Parts: sequence; C-alpha cells; structure tokens
Amino acid sequence: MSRKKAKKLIIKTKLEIIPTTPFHFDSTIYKPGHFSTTDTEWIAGKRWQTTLWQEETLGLLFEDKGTLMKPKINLYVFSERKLTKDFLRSVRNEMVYRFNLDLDLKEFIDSFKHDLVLRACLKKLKGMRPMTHGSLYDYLVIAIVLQNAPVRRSVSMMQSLFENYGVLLRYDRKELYCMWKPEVMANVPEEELRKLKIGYRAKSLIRVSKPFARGEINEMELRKKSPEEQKKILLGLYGIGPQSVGYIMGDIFHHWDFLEHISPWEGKILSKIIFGTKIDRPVSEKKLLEFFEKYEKYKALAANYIWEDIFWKRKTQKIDWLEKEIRL
DNA sequence: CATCAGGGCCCTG
DNA sequence: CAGGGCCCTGAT
Repeated sequence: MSRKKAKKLIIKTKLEIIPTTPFHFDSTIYKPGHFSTTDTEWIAGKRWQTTLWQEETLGLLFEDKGTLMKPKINLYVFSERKLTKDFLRSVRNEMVYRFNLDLDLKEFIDSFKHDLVLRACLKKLKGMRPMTHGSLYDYLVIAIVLQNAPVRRSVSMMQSLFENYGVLLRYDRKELYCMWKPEVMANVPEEELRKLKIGYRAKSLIRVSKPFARGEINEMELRKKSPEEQKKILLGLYGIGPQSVGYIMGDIFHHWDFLEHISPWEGKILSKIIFGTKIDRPVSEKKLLEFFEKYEKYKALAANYIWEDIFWKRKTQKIDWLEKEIRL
C-alpha cells in the first residue's frame, strides 16, 4: 500500500486545561492495555492524537505541565486553517470530557484507599482517569475490529483501514492518520473492504457507519439519555453486542457503575489478580461480578484501576502469564 | 499438510 | 437460550 501524501496542519494554537486533583497525567493520557494505532503516539509527558472534530481534521498534542496536586495540561491544536474561538472552546471542552479531566475522584479514593485489592493500585495510579481519545464512532470502529481476532490482526485491520480511508496528517514533525468521515465508510462496497482482509466485519463497519452518516445518531444527544436508552440504541447497531456495549457504557458514556459482563479472557486475568487463581482456572463470571458489588457506584471504575495497574506493571516488568493471555 | 481458536455477534431452531 | 458459522492468521 502506497503511502498517501500528508495534509499539513500549519496553524498551531495553544490551550490550557487545569484538571481536577489529584491528576495522574501519564496513566490518564496513555493506556498501555490498548492496542497501538497510527493515529496516536505517546512518550512520558506527551501524547499526540489526531481527531476528526466537527468535520475538521485536527492534530492534538497534550503536554504535562503540572503535578499530581497542581496539575496543568497544555493542549496544542494543529489545524489546516485558522479556527474560531468558539470552535477552539468546543475542542477544549470535548477533550475535557473524553479524558475525564473534570472527574472528581476524591470520594472513590477516600472510600477505597484501604481496600485490599485497590490499595496497591491507588498507590501507583491515584489520579488516573478512564479515557477514550475519540468519538463514539471511533470507538465503534475499534470495537468491531477487535471482535474475534487476536490483537495483532486487529492492529493490521485498523492500519489498512486508515491507509485506505483515513486522512494522513502532518503536524509537529509527526505523520499520523485521522479517522475517516462516517459517510466515507457508509458508501464503501462490502467487497472492497473484504479485500482488505476485514473479513465478515466488513458488513458491520458499513452498517454501523450509515446512521452516523445520515445524522441519525448524535453522540451529544445520546450522552444525555438514560443508560437504558443508550444501551438499547447501541445494541440496535448491527455488529454491536453486549461486550462492545459494556466498554462503551464506561469509556464513552462514563457510567462508572456499569459492569454487567466480564468476558472470559478478561475474567481469567482479573480472577488471577483478585482471587489468586491459576490462569486457566478462573472463578465464574458471576463470582467476579459479585466481588465488584462492594464498589457500588464505582464498580466499573474499580475494575478499570485493577486493569490499568496490571498493564502498567507489564510495561516495566515482564509478566509471563500475562504475555500468554495477550498473545500479540 | 490439517485443524483450531482468537480481546463477539448474528441467526436459527 | 444454546450452538453453529463467520473472515483470516499464526500456532500446533
């Protein structure tokens, strides 16, 4: 696949964000458990991330300029043309939402800082927020390429989708792909996608893109609806089932208590960490869900802290049993 | 070489 | 509500 010519984003604007405290920059801004894609790059203290926001292809750079208790982020917005104040404000607000920079963690931390399981996680990751860098549509695309595939294959599917339908951006001496507009994907013939080795997911990708292309799903409106309504609408999308919805309810809609389902591969890992079971002898899903009951309205947030903790650990030390489970 | 499961979901009976 | 089939890939 030949590389596209990159679109240059020559206008650079600096915005400032003061997150709520405590704020842990790196564990919020970067998730080692997520598979890596070419729309983003991370080094300690910095994350580059492209985004399609209100039809505008943007390059973002988040820079850590603060501390745990005195946090500050410089958010640089790179664009092709000059942006209005209102537009920039909307970008800022959206990033505060997506990265949960206004989340109040105090109650959660106070309630569980002595919890046997969470104690260690909080010690290291206190101030971390769950985060998803992109829109609901971005997330649905990722959810679809994840399905029934080893991580490695998901990565290559995502890459060929970017190469064929994404927009290559050049900013801050980086070249990164940006998400395509839903209307692009909505009109791709299924055969064309299948040639990219997307497999049967091609149908889901196209069908999920259509209501977004037609403006029938408005993410901002959806955020205001009840969890029940959100769930119903998501499950109505072809190719989106309970597992994907479980992720979306937390990551996109910020329901920290939504934990209805733990998939087998996740169950194996959590069971080992929480109950010390052998990796191939996990406790039942039911027992895991019962365990998380004690975290009440923070069930999903607690699971997220445990999850991120193990993947951060994996970055610095080798965890043999985990390597086998992830199967890169 | 064949077989199989993998970070699910849809459809059928 | 259980179970087969689905694209493709790399592991066995």
